[in-house]
Amino acid sequence: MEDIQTIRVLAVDDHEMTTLGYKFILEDYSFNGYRIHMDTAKSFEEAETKIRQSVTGLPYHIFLLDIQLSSGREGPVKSGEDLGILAREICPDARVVFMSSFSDNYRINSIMQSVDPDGYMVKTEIDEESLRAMVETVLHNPPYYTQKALMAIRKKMANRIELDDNDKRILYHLSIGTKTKDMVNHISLSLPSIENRKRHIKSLFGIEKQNDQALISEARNRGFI
Amino acid sequence: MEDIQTIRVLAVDDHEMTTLGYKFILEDYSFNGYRIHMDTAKSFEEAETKIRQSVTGLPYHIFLLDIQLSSGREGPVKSGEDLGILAREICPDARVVFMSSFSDNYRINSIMQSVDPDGYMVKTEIDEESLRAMVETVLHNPPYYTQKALMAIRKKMANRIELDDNDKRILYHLSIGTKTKDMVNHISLSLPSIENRKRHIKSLFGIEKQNDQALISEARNRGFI
DNA sequence: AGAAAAACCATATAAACTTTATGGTTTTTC
DNA sequence: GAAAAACCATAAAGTTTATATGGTTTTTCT
Repeated sequence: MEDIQTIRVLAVDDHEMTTLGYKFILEDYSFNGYRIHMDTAKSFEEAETKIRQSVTGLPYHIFLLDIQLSSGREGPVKSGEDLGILAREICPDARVVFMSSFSDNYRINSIMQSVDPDGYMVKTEIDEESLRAMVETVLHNPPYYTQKALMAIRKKMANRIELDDNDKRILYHLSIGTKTKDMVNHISLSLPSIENRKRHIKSLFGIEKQNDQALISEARNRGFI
Repeated sequence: MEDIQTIRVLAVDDHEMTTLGYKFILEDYSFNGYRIHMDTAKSFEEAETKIRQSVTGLPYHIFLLDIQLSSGREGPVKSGEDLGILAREICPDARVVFMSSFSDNYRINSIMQSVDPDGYMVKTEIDEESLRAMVETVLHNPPYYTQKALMAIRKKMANRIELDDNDKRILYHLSIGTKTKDMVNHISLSLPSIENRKRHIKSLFGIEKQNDQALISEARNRGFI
């Protein structure tokens, strides 16, 4: 980010108060060598429009994206994650930062893979100081993760067990209460295979001969769900 | 870490100046509610002795470990990584922090899996302020990673390709210049298998029909080495 | 430039692992 | 305590991975 005078930020959150908070804090602060101009959007569609317009107009340097966006219209529900993917496509040079209420492993892992954001802030950890530190870091030396995000990331990194997509799907369905016998409708494996894999994962987790409750809690412990 | 008055730290580095630096900075600073007492060790053996003695005496709360330790005697070369594993075994409640010259992905990934340290500092990024911040964070809200460590971690997290241990070993040996035909001495696979795996990894990386140089650089890009 | 080494490729066979079908036992659930 | 679901075991089929072998291409060194 060369010697730009004004850093243009687009903050997207369906709670207007939130983006307003960001705006007041960041526009008022005098950063070293630049100042912030903040735009806001309240929905996926509004944000998409502004992002697309920015290509021919003034470009954004930073996107602050909430993950939960109320779906403005019918059709497939679009999340902040999709918005992040879109932003990466359209403005590959801009920084993408997630501002999320979630600090669960599954969400963070998924976003780290699909978007690889330059920052991830858990909302309960956001204050004036961390907001400013995030902007500085993200511009000059990304990434910036708040502590709770770091804890999820650490859990994932410390994990030496590798599960393939089918294993992860099984764990996910277990966690949302899908019955094993019904998983054949969601996963292209036979029932004995699924049973086998569950047994295998349990042994990887060191909880042989225990029930599914133990499997779920261990998977959660290890950051898979 | 309840209401302890003195936090006992053991710093291990074969450069005495380094541990002395830590000692002066941390013992002089007045933390909120505690002060630091620093012990130092210059070799694996000396550190091991002090760790084992601490069990029956005054326990350590934090270990600051260099990864490169000159091997004091013959026998298998022990690294700071081994020391970390040992510390975890003997003092499971203590914090383990690596102070490393390395910021390469392979080293960091390996340590994140084998020790899962509460902190990782790249030496070029250590100064008085970061040292103090590390102590505070590691005691109250681990983990603490410096920016370069974070960058390696981010790369790894963003990666969706999963390689098994043999694949990683092949990449590692490639990176240190081991000839493919000699890898059979380090990896329990036949030569054709190794060739096959290399081809397979290249296709995963999207660099089919290219040479080993391309493979190494792509593996480095993706955070495997 | 040319010989030697290493890398690379292709094929066939062997070995290891996964999936599946089937039929049974144990545990949960209501 | 009956029904449902989970769990287990075995054998056969299918798939993947490893290996042996022998060849071609590329790199390296002089």
